[in-house]
Amino acid sequence: MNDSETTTRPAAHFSLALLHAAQNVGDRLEGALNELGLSMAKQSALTQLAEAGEPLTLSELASRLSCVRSNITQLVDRLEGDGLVRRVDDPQDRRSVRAELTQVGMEKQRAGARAMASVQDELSKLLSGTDMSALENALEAFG
Amino acid sequence: MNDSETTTRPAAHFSLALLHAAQNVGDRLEGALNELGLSMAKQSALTQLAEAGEPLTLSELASRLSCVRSNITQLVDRLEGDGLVRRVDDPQDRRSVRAELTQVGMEKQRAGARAMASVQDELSKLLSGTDMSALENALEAFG
DNA sequence: CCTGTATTATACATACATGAACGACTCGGA
DNA sequence: TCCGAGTCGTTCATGTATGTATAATACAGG
Repeated sequence: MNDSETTTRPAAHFSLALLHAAQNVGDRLEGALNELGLSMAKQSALTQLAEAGEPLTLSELASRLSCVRSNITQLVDRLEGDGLVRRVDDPQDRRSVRAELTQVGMEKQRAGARAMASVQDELSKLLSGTDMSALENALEAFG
Repeated sequence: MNDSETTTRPAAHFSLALLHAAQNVGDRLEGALNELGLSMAKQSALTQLAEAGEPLTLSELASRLSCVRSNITQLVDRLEGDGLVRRVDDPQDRRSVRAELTQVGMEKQRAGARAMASVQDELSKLLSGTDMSALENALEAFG
């Protein structure tokens, strides 16, 4: 008589709790980045380019960000519109287009990284040391 | 887009690990629901309606799903297109529109809940009992 | 040299999320 | 009774994500 079997599974779900926690954390990171005119998507792309140290093809960027190429086409459009990145032709393979950080892009990336680190510090205060290491261990199981 | 390493030296950051894990978990849930023609967004809405046991105004649904009203307008459009939900006028307040589950919608919701429970069982095998309880405890800190 | 196959970026349709603006409606006072 | 403030759902613009299709290019083998 009880549909709570199928509608609600109250206690068992670490997976929904995980999604919920991720949403809160994501919102806070997003909020901090928004003040810089950035988003998680933009910051992630800028960071990949900064870490690579050289222009990356859009396919390579898609691969590093674990998303489809058509997404990167649009994201780079927006980053280019913001003046943070520019498209450069690849002389080795004329099918390819590489995304290159501009000076402004490099500076934004660093500002974004600082903003994220600051949010992270703030969040870590919510956890005791033991909870934090338990969390890190448990999350490893999901690759 | 998801992703993993974002900042300059990310290795120790539980928040990015959490986002990454959440993405993996979300993808698996999404994948299971897709086979039923559902998505997380749709299933969440159906479940709120099922749990309520009566038609809800779109504002109430937005509140329960923690999202803005305009999002619900679109989501209910899609659910209505799928025949899972119908809009009914609220006689008490003519500004309001209520979303009501159809028979098919009720059945879909139950099928979706079963699919999600199955994924969850599968995921829980990746964690030891102690890791799982540690994870649940840690996640509580994020509300 | 051609030709088939793979890969590149892009365009397009779609799904899901936000926020701003808007018309319709409710309701507490003046 | 009217009026202003607030709430309702919708529309629109935009950002982020997917998948499909397509044109240009690369490249291996015949």
